[in-house]
Amino acid sequence: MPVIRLPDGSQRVYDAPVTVAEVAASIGAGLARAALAGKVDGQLVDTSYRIETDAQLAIITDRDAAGLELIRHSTAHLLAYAVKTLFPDAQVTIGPSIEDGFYYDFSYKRPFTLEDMAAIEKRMGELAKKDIQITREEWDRDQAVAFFQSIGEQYKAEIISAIPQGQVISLYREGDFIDLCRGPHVPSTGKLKVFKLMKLAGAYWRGDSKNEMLQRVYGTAWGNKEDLAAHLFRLEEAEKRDHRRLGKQLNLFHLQEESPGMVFWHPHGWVLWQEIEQYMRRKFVEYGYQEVKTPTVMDKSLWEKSGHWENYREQMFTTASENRDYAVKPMNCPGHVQIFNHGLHSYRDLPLRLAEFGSCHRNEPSGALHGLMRVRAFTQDDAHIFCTEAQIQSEVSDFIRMLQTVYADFGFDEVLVKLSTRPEKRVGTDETWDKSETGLAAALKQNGLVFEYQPGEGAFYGPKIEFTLKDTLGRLWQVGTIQLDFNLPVRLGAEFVDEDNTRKPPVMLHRAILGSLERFIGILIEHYAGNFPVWLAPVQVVVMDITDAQAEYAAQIVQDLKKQGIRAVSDLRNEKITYKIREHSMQRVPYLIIVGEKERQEGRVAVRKRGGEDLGAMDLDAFLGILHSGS
RNA sequence: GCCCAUGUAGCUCAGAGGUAGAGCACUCCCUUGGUAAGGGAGAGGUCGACAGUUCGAUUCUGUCCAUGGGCACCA
Repeated sequence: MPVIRLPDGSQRVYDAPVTVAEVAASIGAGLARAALAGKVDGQLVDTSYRIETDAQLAIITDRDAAGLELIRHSTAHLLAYAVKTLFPDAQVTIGPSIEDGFYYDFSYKRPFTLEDMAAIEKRMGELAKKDIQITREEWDRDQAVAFFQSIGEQYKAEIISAIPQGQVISLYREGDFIDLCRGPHVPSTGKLKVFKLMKLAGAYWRGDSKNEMLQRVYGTAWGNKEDLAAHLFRLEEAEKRDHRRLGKQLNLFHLQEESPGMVFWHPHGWVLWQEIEQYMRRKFVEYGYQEVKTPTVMDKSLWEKSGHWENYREQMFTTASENRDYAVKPMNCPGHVQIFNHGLHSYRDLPLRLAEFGSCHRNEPSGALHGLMRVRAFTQDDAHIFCTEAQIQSEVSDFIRMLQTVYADFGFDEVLVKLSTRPEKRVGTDETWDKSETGLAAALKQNGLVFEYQPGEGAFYGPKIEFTLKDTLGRLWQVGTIQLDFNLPVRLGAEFVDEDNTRKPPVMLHRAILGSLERFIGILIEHYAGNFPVWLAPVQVVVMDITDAQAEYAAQIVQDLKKQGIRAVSDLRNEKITYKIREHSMQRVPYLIIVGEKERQEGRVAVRKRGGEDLGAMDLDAFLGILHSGS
């Protein structure tokens, strides 16, 4: 006599065990149709699941996040089903749901083509229309292994073999397709109505580059057509603000074949860069850093000492001269230690904060390069703080304050924080690790930051905090970091004289706020969709005349604005005003000034704000007031 | 690095085994026009690079390079 409690608090009594589907049907025909799964005492189950005892039950439909995920997961299976009907000798592997969709990895004798993909999608539609029942079966592990081996599904057999012997495993059957799966799944293929295959890609079996490369088919799936359309629209919008596209349109930078992964900054892009760099330079001063500059090329032996040669030799650019081997610096820290080592330091000198807009080169694998986001030559807002263990917490705390003001000034209001703690393989004593991990956590709490622990994810030389920004599209970008290092100062012989007159290695904090400036600018371009705030805009004001009669006046306005430090240019071309406005609007210039005969005679300017808002005519001082108010 | 796709004018893109095309941008001329494209003319290309097949290759084949989407990697 199970008593079923529903989410609205109501109870239903059944005189025999019931399935989730039966409960849904007893509530209403509409719900029975919509039911995709059930949540029984917090656990997701198929609609065929039989409830034997009193339980809390929620019927899952496509309106629940869990329901949507279920649809995606089941659509992945539908994909595999379709592939098996079209290509019987393709082998299936795994097919999970992912954000916005799903994928399935196959092994097949030849690559799938775009035509294959279209055929697969069509077949999926046909199979969905047939509304084929999806049923769950429980098998003995060994029998399942034998079964999958017998039908030539080596990968499935391998997956099941990894499950402990004796354990019952579940298989899902739809038509003559049967697949290993934990489930749950939607009750029939007819529940899968809105999906679209998106792309073909390669993916290593079990994510290991030593293994065979499988063929991954990506798809998206939704509860209704509107949601799919909205998703596709979002993808288009994201594409419109792609930094590579905007970089071209706004003439900010370019990349070319001869120097893959290295950026040619154009004048407008370089203005953006300089504004950011100068801003960070002011922050460095404000927070007690001293700026330095270290060589790009240093003897290989230094990199051997630091340990980089051993670990990253393949990804370092090298050069040679007169029988000496050099490496192009992939990081700034060894250089900063050289500066620290130059002269003997007292504990009174600590903390010593050395900052550098360090230009680094890393020979990234060709397949990793991606616009400004992953490059081979980049510049970091890098700094290293040499301090004592006792100073860690306050240094980290100061750093966090600095970082928060920077992110806010760049228009990011959401920052996610993760604290990575000691890994298995590490240097330093447990006592030191205890101290540094609690120091980092305390500094985070001190600044009111909520954070997540990532146990075991710290570097071998020390724990670290990672800061991730969320942009206007909700995408996440890990940018800032602060890492404790007990290793490098020892390796490179850094020491200070402590109060008790003994020599000790300092603790080194590696920290960056923006990370790679190239990448950060890429993020900014996408975050703002090219509509930079006035302080960053490469051109802040364009002054245009209506006819030649105002050319001199317009030129004078530009001169006056430039004197005030405003990045202003004139557009005196013999074109209609609408034409000029359109062109500069597309260049996302924050303010357009239009001067006609009326403005010239009154000594005023007509101001049009980015977006089309007409601010009317005013005198130049009033306009400067608007500019400086920072809007 | 691996898989797949792509590479044609400054940009966005058509095109076909027989010496290459559009729109925008550019130059010149006309137009002096009040808040997102006025009109006309002109110039512009070793069709990513190198081999091969062919009477003939930008087109077909191969190799390489780069880019894009993934995977792996990211001190």
